[in-house]
Amino acid sequence: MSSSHSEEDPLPTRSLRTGQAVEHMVAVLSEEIVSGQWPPGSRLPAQQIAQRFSVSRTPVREALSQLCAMGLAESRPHRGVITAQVSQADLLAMFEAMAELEAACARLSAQRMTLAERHQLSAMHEGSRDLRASTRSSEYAVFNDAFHSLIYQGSKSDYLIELTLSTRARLAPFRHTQFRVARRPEHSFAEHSEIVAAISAGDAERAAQAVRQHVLSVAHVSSDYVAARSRTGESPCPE
Amino acid sequence: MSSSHSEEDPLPTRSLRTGQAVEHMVAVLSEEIVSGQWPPGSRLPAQQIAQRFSVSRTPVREALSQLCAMGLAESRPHRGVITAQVSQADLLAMFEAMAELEAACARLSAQRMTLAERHQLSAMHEGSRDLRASTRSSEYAVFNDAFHSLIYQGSKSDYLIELTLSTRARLAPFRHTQFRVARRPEHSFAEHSEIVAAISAGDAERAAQAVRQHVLSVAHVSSDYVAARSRTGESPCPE
DNA sequence: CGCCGTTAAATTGCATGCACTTTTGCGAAG
DNA sequence: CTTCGCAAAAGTGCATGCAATTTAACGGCG
Repeated sequence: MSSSHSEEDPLPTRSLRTGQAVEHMVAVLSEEIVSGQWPPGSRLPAQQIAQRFSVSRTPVREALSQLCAMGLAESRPHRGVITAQVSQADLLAMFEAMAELEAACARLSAQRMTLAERHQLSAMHEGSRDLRASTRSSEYAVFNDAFHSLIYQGSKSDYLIELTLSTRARLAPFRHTQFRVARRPEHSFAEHSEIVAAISAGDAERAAQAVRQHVLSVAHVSSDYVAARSRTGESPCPE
Repeated sequence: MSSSHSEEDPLPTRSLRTGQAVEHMVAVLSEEIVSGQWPPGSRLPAQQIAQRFSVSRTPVREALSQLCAMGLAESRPHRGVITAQVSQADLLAMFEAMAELEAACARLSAQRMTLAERHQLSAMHEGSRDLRASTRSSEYAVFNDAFHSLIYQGSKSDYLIELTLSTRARLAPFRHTQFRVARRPEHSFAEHSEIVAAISAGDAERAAQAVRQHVLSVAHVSSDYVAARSRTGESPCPE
């Protein structure tokens, strides 16, 4: 669901391929909201959206509802749905929460990971040495996701994992640029080393602290990037 | 739907007070699921539910969707919606996550609360001395919610607060019995004292640790209670 | 007796049409 | 000029009807 969300439909999609209309609208609209094409606080007229996607109001209603659940929009009582602006402060707050969630996972992982899991984590980290200087930042991003996921799983706490994954998903639009920042993979690798060491040693508090710092450093990189992007007022291809 | 379906609707309560059908169904169904009247894993037939509440499938669909979002049901691809069983292990995992969330709030609160907020927290705690031995457990429950909420707010991290509140809401059905356990308020008060002391002192790690322990002790009380209740197999009146 | 294709049933997603509620624009009364 | 009230407009919730997809049941074939 990442990069190429190619829509080969020049006109309003006649996607009668039942079962994807809502999903499609959510994908398109969320991308547009995140990228700033809908000014924050602007209305999302259900009628027009229905026409644009050539669907009826029922699926639009569902899509808008999901956007609200995702925090990208909000619905006033009887005044329609408007786009919710994600200020830099909001973004930082979300990363902050993410840092705490991942720290909690790391804390529990340090206590609960099996020996095999610790070895796997360590091996995966070592295996990423090569990618540090890779020109293809997406490669490191893929590894990075897997690495963090391993820590989530190690916590053995399903609900915590669920919360962490959903928060990560919610932050995804703002994160996918972080590795384009110069030398970010190197820094990331160094921080991962400390995390692996702490978890391997079973030092819960140290692991938590290391992860917290790591995520917060990502936060600063990303939020600065987003802030800069919004300052330049980019609005590339409307569709 | 077969032919023998009365299309007259004078009998069902004229609850056409638009705007509460979904909410009502969610409330009733969630209560029934939590109380075990729907055996875990049993199907929730949309059709029958629609008839039972005298509504069409559209709002039922919405209600079931919300139940899934609440974790009380799950939807298999094309095999209908079934009630999700919340095992004692699941419950413990949720409390565990709650403990980490609240600990994170406490950590941040210890660092960020204003002096006024610390005093308010302390005052509220002191004010609860009397309620310790109150025979009306609901009174202590109300105070307890307010006390914990104050700590959430002190974190100044909106998204973290949001996560914490929604998790608390999700646990509510299992928590509302905790203060019926003998001498629970006394223990709670003692634990609160440590929390207040740590936050007042600005000792983040100590505050986090104190809250973590406090929530986990609630977890054990509640999950034991639920486990005991499910063993006795209560399933009073089907309707 | 087991395997496979066919058909019936259930589920889902969506379109469309109302009925009701709340906002809001606008003109009249104070 | 402000305030009140009224009526049009917008928003919302729900009913009902299809069409498409999938699962599950059933009977023939190997």
